[in-house]
Amino acid sequence: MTMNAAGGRRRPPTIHDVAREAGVSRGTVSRVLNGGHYVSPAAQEAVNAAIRRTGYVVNRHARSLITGRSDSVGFLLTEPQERFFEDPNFNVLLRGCTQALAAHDIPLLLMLAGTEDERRRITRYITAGHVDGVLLVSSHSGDPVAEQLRGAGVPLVACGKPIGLGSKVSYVAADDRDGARDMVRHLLSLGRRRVGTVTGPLDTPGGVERLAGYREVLAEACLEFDEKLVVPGDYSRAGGEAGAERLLAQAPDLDAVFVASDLMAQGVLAALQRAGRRVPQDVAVGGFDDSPAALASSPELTTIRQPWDRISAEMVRVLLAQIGGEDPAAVILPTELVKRESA
Amino acid sequence: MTMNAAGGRRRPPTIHDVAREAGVSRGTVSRVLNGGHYVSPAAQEAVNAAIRRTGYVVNRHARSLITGRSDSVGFLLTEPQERFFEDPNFNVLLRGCTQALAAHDIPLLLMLAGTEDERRRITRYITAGHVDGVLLVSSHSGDPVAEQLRGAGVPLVACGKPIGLGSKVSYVAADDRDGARDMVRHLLSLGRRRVGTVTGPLDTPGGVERLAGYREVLAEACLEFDEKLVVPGDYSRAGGEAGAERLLAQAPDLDAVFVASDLMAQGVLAALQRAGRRVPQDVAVGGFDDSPAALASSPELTTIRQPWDRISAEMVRVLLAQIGGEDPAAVILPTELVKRESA
DNA sequence: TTCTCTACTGTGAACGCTCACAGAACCAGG
DNA sequence: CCTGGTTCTGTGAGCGTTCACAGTAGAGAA
Repeated sequence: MTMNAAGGRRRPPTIHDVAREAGVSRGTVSRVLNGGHYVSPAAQEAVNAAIRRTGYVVNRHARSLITGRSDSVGFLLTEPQERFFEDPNFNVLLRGCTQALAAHDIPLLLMLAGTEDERRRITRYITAGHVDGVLLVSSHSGDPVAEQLRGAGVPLVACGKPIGLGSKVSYVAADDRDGARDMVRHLLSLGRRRVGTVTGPLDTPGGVERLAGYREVLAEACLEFDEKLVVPGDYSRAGGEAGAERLLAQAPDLDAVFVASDLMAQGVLAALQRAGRRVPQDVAVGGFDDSPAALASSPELTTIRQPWDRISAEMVRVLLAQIGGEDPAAVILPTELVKRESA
Repeated sequence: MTMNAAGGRRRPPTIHDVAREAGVSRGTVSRVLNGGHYVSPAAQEAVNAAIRRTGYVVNRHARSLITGRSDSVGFLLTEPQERFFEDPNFNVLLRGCTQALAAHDIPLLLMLAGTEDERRRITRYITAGHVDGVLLVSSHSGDPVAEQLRGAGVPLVACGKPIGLGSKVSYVAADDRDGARDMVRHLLSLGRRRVGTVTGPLDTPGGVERLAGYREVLAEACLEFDEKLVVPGDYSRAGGEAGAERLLAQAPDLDAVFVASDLMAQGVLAALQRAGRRVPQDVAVGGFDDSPAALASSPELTTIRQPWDRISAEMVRVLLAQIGGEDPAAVILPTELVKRESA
């Protein structure tokens, strides 16, 4: 059986071959292929057997030509690239999406649109209908690609809330604000009262939300809000280091720092140690992301885990629903406090 | 101009529309689209103008249906997954391939085949002609997928030399053996004479070659070969730590270690420091890969840089050549010694 | 019986493109 | 004048599917 399939590069069997083999018509085979409604059990069985015998696989190009769908989705990166590929979260996301889609037998097209030129080319490719929908990964706001795709009616799901964009775009995000609240509450529960923060970039939703959570908990605890305890960061290790130095200079009495990313937290740890502060005895440090960096640093970082596996699964689910005609939706997933040594 | 393209989700223009707009026939438009041979300059110009005006983009499904080619290639991972996505080299590779293909306007399909089940499904998908060729990333030997694809006549390029597979498969690899030689020679040039090694997994080509290079240089230097100086590793940090402990136990007089990966080298550094050995004063350590880990560890790792950017570019070049009908080819690229603090 | 309804099946026509072929126009050589 | 070549152009066919429609058969109701 399946001799020709295993053998050389013969012309692959078509639906005609299957129909002949099964003693039915093309139409019946096609119906079996598409859910098997209005097909007698006998025909069903005959067709399945014929498919197995011939090693038939449907020609997606022919199918796409008539249905107008491509049965594939794009995974679009609209950043200067380096950034994401170095981000472990990104990898989890990519892997998760690929797997979730594979479960539906849908291939994922990886698209990089770092430069303006590439963005144009890819927008064209997508709007021409070569993918049924797009998973968009772009941290920064005001992404022109998202707007264009949205305008062209392409089903779209963003990772993280796109700020500055109309509300009509689907997204899946972790509950950054709540995660930040959890962490700051945890720091307060340790008896700390001078809690500083190194924020994320404030043109990203994550940066904004995490800062908001920090402020809320301080207000909740009736602690006076001190501008000196807030310094901006950029999610990089070096940014964390610089931020910590500024904090130490502005507020030498601080006894805890909430850092908006683990990578920055690594920098903060380095700066604190250089300044002779012990962690967590003198200063408690809380990170965000639960990236490998959290385990690699010493002391190991207390941090907030984002549910990346669930995020990817939800992105795919929402996208497929949207392709199926449903309305855009926003999904917010809970985070989790991971206690380790640093706080 | 391009009002309909920018506007709603209208039915996209076809080659007919372009032909009508340009006042020529479908055939002429098609010829322009495919290289413009046997087309008068006047017609050429008219068609190009019409394409611009209508915002026409060729329907690849229709084209693929008749040409039998898909104008896309697969990037296939046949590992238990985690491994690669955590490997920074892998990211560089994926990015490089995507970009090199994008230059040819060829989309990349990312395929994960971790389980036996997925492997079957994906093999089927590929052999059915849904991609024109495959970039294969799989470190371990005897990959059944590679053999099957090769047997089905699918153009294939592996990353790293596939061991145990017939010679008829193309691959692109860094010169592991030569890199190992460079590193060990460097260690000897520092005056070290008891050079140990933590190898990679010996069912991977990299592991085998790097060990071979190590042995060659020792022989070359007329140093007696000591089994106690060789311990197996698995490319993981924990493996490096365990390896270093075994080395210290078996050969406490060692003064240098060649570690087959940077990640393992991190573990080696930790174990050495725990044992009270100073690096590089007491023991010099050389890594392999020049991954971010090399810079993140302290002291910074002296290591061997693999030319990942060139590897990806070559993989794509060889694959496209093979799709174009050329014979399989093997490409070996030189590595580079990067001197830092650890040796 | 006859009529209707349901479950199932087969058949032409698309889908948008490329390919092979036939023909037109032009030039050159006999 | 015809013949033979180039260079260019239009046309029908067909790639492998799905979809709409037109059947057919059998069951149940009138």
